[in-house]
Amino acid sequence: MQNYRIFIHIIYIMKNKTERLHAIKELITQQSIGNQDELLLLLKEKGYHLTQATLSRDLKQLKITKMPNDMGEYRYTLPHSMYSNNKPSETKIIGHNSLEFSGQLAVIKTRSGYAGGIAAEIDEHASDAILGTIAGDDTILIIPREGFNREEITAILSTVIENL
Amino acid sequence: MQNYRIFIHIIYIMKNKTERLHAIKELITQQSIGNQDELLLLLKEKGYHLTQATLSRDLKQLKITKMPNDMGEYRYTLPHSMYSNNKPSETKIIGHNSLEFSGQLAVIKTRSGYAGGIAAEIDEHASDAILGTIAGDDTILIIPREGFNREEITAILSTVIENL
DNA sequence: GAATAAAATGTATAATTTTGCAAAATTATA
DNA sequence: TATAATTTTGCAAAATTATACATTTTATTC
Repeated sequence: MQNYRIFIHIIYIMKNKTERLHAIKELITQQSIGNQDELLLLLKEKGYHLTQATLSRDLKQLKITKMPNDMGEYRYTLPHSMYSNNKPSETKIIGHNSLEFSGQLAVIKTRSGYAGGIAAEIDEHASDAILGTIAGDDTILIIPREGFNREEITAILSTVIENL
Repeated sequence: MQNYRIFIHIIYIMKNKTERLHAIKELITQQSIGNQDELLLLLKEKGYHLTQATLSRDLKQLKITKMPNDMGEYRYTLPHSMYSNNKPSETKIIGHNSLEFSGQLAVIKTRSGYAGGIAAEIDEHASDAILGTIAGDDTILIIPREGFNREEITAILSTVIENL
């Protein structure tokens, strides 16, 4: 009887829809999934219990679609795959400066007057990943090159800034 | 008998697959299409005779997918429609300056100190295609207007810069 | 806490899309 | 040309996905 109650509880925790949507996104990006039954199975393994109908509605809400890849197979993919690898942005502190992303762009906030100097350093030491920077007084706009994701950009900028 | 030969000729002209793929793309962008039968009908009106099976294969080749729009309806759309016309970005050299794209934005690197001047020229002579510019010391951020693709922006900027 | 409204889900089924296979059309080659 | 190789297509059926409707769950209001 006790076990039964615990079981119910676990189901309850897992059943949260938002969480499930997250799990779906994650599976879509990590695995190569060709149809909803396949995805359904993976979700079952992760403890989500739902039917194909619900999954169809979830995918609709997430705007996830079945797209042909270059090998002529249909695969589910997130919309605008260009930035799909990117986690939602969090502010990262590097020394006296903060770094945060928005869409394809990154912004660094510095102490007043420092933006120009730091931007120059970035231009000089990170030009393979950074297409260009524009500095105000305490703000630097960073335009990354295409093909670099947030993680990579963060790593490069951290190194540059820490070596000042 | 003569009529018969003409008829054959017309069919031949229309049946070209490449042309049909073009027509499909065009219809997809211009109209709001929710399923293949609908699209099939429009194609028939334009003189293309094919079955739904062939259409399915055409859409696969074009990587056109059925996507939910914001009103919760499924509509066929071109892949990443915003940038779909755009080739991957390469650096282009124009005089002493370089031009490269990242996502919706373009960046021009100039000789040190020239960014402001060149940006002013761009603002003055390319305002139909360029929404705005922001210049640092040697970097100009270009924000193109919507509806212009990279090729067009490149052409316009080249002209402006070469005429300095 | 009961009543009511709103949201989420399952079931069953309809709607839609994809595909194996064979035939037709097109292109390349001897 | 004729023939072989390749590509495209239609047909029919299988596979997949979306949805109407009923039910359950969750949130809200009194």
